[in-house]
Amino acid sequence: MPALHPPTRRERQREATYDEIVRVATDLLTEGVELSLRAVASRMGMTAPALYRYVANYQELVDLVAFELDKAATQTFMEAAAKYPDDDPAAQLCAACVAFRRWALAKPREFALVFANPIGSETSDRRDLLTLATSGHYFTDLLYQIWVRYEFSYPSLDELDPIVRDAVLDPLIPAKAEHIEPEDRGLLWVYMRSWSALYGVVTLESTGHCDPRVIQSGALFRSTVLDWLEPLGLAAEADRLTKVIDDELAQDRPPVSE
Amino acid sequence: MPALHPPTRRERQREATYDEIVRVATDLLTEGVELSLRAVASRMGMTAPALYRYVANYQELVDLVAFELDKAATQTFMEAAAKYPDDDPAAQLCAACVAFRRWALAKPREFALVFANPIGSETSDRRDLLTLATSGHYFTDLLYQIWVRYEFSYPSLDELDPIVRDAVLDPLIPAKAEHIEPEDRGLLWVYMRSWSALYGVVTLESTGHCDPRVIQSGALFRSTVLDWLEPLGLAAEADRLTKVIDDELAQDRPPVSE
DNA sequence: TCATCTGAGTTAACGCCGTTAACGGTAAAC
DNA sequence: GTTTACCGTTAACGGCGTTAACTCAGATGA
Repeated sequence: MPALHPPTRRERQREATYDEIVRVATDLLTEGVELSLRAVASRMGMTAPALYRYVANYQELVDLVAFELDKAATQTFMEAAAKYPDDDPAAQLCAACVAFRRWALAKPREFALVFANPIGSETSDRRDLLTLATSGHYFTDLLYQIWVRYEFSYPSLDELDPIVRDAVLDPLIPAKAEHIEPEDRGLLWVYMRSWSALYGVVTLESTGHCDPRVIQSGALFRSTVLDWLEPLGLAAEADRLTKVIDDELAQDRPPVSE
Repeated sequence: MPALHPPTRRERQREATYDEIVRVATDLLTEGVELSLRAVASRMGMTAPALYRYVANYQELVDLVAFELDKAATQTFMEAAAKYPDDDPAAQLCAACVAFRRWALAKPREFALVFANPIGSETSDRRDLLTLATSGHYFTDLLYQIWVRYEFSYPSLDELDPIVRDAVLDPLIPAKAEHIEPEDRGLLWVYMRSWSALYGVVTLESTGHCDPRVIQSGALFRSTVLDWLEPLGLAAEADRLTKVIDDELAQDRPPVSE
C-alpha cells in the first residue's frame, strides 16, 4: 500500500540509506570480502551499531542481500534468454538454465547464499522473502509459456497427493501462479520436479561436490536438462534445443587450444 | 604405511587426544552447539591454542567432523537397508535412500556441513577427504550390486564425453570402483546422474527451499526415486519397491490421526 | 645418570565479529 | 519556540580464530 502523503524528506533519506546498505553489502560480497555489519558500515563511513536502525540483525542483512543477488542473477538469466525470440520460450528456458549454471559456477559464494542458505521451518519473514524470489517467478513463467505453447501433460488435481494439492493451490514457493487456473495447478508440480532436478546438478557443481572434470565438461548438467525436454512436451524440438544448450555451454568454455 | 616400530606411549597418547577432539566436536554439533575451537577445547579441559598441535586450523576441524558425520550417517543408512536381505540390493537401495533423506531432514545442520560445504577447486586435502566419503562408497556399491543382478544398461566408454571418460576411468569422487572393469565404468556415469537427482531433492528439502507441505508429504522425494527405478533396470520390480519406499517413508510420518 | 631436546600444553595478546546500552545532536512536529 | 522522534555516535561485553612466547614433563642420547 502506497503512502497517502508523498514521502517526506526524512523518509526519502532513510530509504536512500537503506538502499545503500544493501547495495554496499552486495558489492562487498561480490568483491570476495566476507560480509559483516562492520565492513558494510565502515565502507559507508558509519559505525556498525548504526545499521541496527535499519536491519534487525546480521541474518536479516544476509537475507536482504540474498534477495538482491537473486534479482541481479535473474537479470542475467533474462539477458541470456533474450537472444532468442519471445515466442520461443523453450529456447529461452534452455538459455536461462545454462545462464543459471554459469552464474552458480562463477559465483559459488553468492549461489550458496541464495540457494543453499538454510531456512528454518519457522514461519518467519525469511520464508516470505523466499516466496518473492525473482528467479522462481521467472522460471515458473517460462514453464507456463511453454505449456501454453506445447501443452505438455501434467497431473490433475486428484492425481496429486492431497497435501501437495493444497500446496499447489496456495503456493508458498516463489511462483507466478495467480493467473494459472486451479485445474491447471498440476503445472506447479511439474515445475517443482524439474526445478529439483536442475537444482540438484547445479548445486552439486557449484559447491564442488563433484569431479572437477565432470563440471568442466558440463555433461552432467547437459544430460539433466535434456532429460527434461520430453516431460515438457519438447521431444519434437529436441535437436534444435540441444543445439541451443550446446551453444550456450560453449560460451562457458571458450575454445582454448589446450 | 604402518609404523615400523610399535607406537610409543607418546604416540598413543597423541592419537587418543586427536580422536577425542573429533569426537567432542561431533558431539557438540549434534547437541546443537555452534562448532568452535574454543568450545571443543574447553569441553576437553584444554585451551583453544592447544588444538593447533592437532589441527592446522578451524576449517580442518570442520572437515574432520564432516567426514565423521558422514561415516555415522552411513551407518544409519546401512541399518535401514539391513531390514532387507543382502540378495535384494534394490530394496536395500530404496531403504538407504529414504534413510538418507530422513537423516538430512532430522539433522539439517549436519547435512549442510557434509553435503553443502563448499569445496574449492584447489587440489587440497579437502578433496582427498571428500573422495573417501563413506556414504559415496556405500551407494556406489549398492548400485554395483544392482547392476550385477539386473544388468541395466549403461553408456559404453566411447559414448561418453572424453572428459567424463577420464573421470570415470580414474574417479576423483567417493566411489568403490577399483573392482569395476574399465569397460563397465559407464556404471559410474549412471551413479553420478542418479546421485545428482537424489542430492537435488534431498538438499532442497533439507535446506528448506521448498514448500513445507511438500516436504511433509514426501511426494517430491518419492517421485524422484521412482523415476530412477526404470533406468536401473528395476521396472519389473516397481510395485514391490514402491511399497518398500512407502513403508520406509511411513516410518518418518508416524500415523497421526490429524 | 645426567644433560639435552622434543613437544604438548599454558598465558597473553591481536584483530576481528555481532550486539547492547547510554548518550548527543539535528531535524521534524506541534 | 519548545518538544519529540530519530539517526548517529562512543564505550563496552563476550565471543571468535589465530599467533607468539613461554613452561615444563617426558623421551632421548652420551
